Amino acid sequence: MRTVTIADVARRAGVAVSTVSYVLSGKRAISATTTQRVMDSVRALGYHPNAGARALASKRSNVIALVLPLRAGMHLPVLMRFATSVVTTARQFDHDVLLMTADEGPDGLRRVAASALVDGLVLMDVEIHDPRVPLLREMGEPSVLIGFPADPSGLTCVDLDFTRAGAVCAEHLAALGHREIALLGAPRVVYRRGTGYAERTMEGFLEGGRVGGLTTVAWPCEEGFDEVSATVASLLERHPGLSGLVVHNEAAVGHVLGALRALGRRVPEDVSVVAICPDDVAERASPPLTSVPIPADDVGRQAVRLLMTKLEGGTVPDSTLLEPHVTIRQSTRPRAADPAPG
Amino acid sequence: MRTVTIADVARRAGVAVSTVSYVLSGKRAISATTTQRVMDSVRALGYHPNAGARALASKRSNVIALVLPLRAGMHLPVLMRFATSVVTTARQFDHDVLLMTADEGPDGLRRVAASALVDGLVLMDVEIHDPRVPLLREMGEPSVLIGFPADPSGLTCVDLDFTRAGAVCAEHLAALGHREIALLGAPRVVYRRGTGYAERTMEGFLEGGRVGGLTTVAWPCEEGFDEVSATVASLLERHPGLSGLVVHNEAAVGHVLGALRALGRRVPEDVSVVAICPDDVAERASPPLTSVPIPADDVGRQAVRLLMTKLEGGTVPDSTLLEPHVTIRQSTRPRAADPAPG
DNA sequence: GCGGGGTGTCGAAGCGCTTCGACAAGCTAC
DNA sequence: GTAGCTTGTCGAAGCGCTTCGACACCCCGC
Repeated sequence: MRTVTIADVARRAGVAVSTVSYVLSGKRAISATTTQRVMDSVRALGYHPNAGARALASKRSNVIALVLPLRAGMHLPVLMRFATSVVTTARQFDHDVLLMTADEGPDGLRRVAASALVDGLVLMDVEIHDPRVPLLREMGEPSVLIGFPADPSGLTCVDLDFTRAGAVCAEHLAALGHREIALLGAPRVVYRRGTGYAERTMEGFLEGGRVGGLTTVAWPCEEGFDEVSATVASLLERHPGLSGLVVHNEAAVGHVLGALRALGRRVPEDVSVVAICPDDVAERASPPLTSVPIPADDVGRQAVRLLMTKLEGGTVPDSTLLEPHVTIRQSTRPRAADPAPG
Repeated sequence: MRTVTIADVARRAGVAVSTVSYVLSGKRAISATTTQRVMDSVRALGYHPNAGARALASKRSNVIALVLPLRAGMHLPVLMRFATSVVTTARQFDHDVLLMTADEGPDGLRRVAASALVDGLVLMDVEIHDPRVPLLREMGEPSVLIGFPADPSGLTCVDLDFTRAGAVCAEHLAALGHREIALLGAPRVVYRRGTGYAERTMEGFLEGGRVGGLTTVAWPCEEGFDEVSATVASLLERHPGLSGLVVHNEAAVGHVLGALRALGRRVPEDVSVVAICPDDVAERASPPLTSVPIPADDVGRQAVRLLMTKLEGGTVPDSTLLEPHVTIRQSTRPRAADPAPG
């Protein structure tokens, strides 16, 4: 069973090869009757253009690369959601997605670009000082970054507006009447690495609290159960009036709840908890957590759309920030009235 | 900056284009000095073969497809681990990975195969009655399945040996002196769907318990906190002597622990718990769980190796089962002595 | 009735690579 | 010395597609 080529389609339809090509691409006007005959032929033969030949002749592979970092501490489910949303959106633009991991290093990017395997790149989880960024500028390959490097100028970056996310959490707690709130963030190493989103969340949280006239404090938070317990315990000890907690650390969320329970603080009766985390984590916690989810689908979709615009020669904004939203579940409630004095 | 072609490399090295090709592919003997000159030229020019041209001429794209299901209830982190292990292994064989999701349906498989976009397929999370399976047989495209359909004959399938996994859990508990144990499995719908691994785990568990002379019981388990609580409560009520629990349901694991706690049963003092789940889930639970992890890396690696063997014309076994292993953490311990009578 | 401006279609020239057959040169064995 | 191998290299023919320029043909206006 030889594979069907465009010549077979043309022969069967009684037209030239180029005519078939034009029918399929729409790049020249073709009469309705010819179009009809060609399309019938295509369907009858089950024709699919050979990707290699097409790429060779047109200089477009109709494939984009999705570059995953896979550094330690990445949250896999979110990554996966990004990935599927990127694939789905790319297919809507008639593109496929090549999956790359960072362990091939920058050479991998060079390779796929130089070999014309892909038309453009979507890079996930970009850091403040990301080694891929200078390479990207140098290669001049169309690309979109998910996350923000230190200097995004001349690049195209998409992400959740983490500054707003931090602020929105503080605002939610403020609106419920809480006066003293804390942020439990990522492990110290994440801040040291300069991951951007962690810092931005913290800034937004502190600023949001300040604007609302609240007392705020922000601590990093390691991920083991014992560390989390110790952190939570000393936090409550130093801030006895604390009644609102924002947790921006998926791995620690469960332990935080466990620690609070162990310390005799009920959620949400004694302490309201807001998490910045994927929905599945928030939903599986007990009680289910009020949270600001990371809109992985939107981010992925946006990233691909921007890339497609660039591939078609359009211009796009350097930076696209998505607005965060609070999903209210069962871990937050208005602050309990102060116990009557005396 | 025009892209570098094989002709440029040949000119600079003072040889014919075909010679460069043979140096790069190793398909004909080339003298050491010529090889040297060519490789110098390749490096000096930063040459990367054009993927499309290569695919067109050689009829091999050096790309494999990774087909994700994305059905509801899939555990994303494990999927992601499979995916990265597939990518890493594929690169070792000089192949790239095209990421496909099932929402394009079977046509997607047809498309990538017919367009020669990929040389072969790795399909994840195959079900007992998977619609992709007949299509696969029909297309005759080289492929490897992760998971087992009802009739794996003529296909190549890889997976964890779930029957053994269930048995191994029972054996571990038996070795610790437990006499009455239960399996909390997947939600009812998963069994109804005929997912294979769920049934096989259950069978292995029951058989393993039987061989060890234990009293065993296996229940499905829904995933919400309230359902889990109710299930655990009625399980303990009906089986007061129960001291060992196997949980094969990642989403429910946390809730099971919460429910036991709420019922005043300590883990592991009163009840030993073994989970069949990814390591990250087991590690994040409190206490960290003794578990049988799903060796996603191994499975992914095996799948790609098998596919590569097939692509090179080799023959491979229809079925490859990976041996499960118990990772001991803090949720299991020898059964407490029966309280002294009277 | 004829020039001019669409329309619709065709043929052919590549795109950059692999691979086949040919062949020159250097061996070996007698 | 020569027949018969190897070994190393080359030229050319595609692979299946896109795209450019050419060219009929038809309809319009004058």
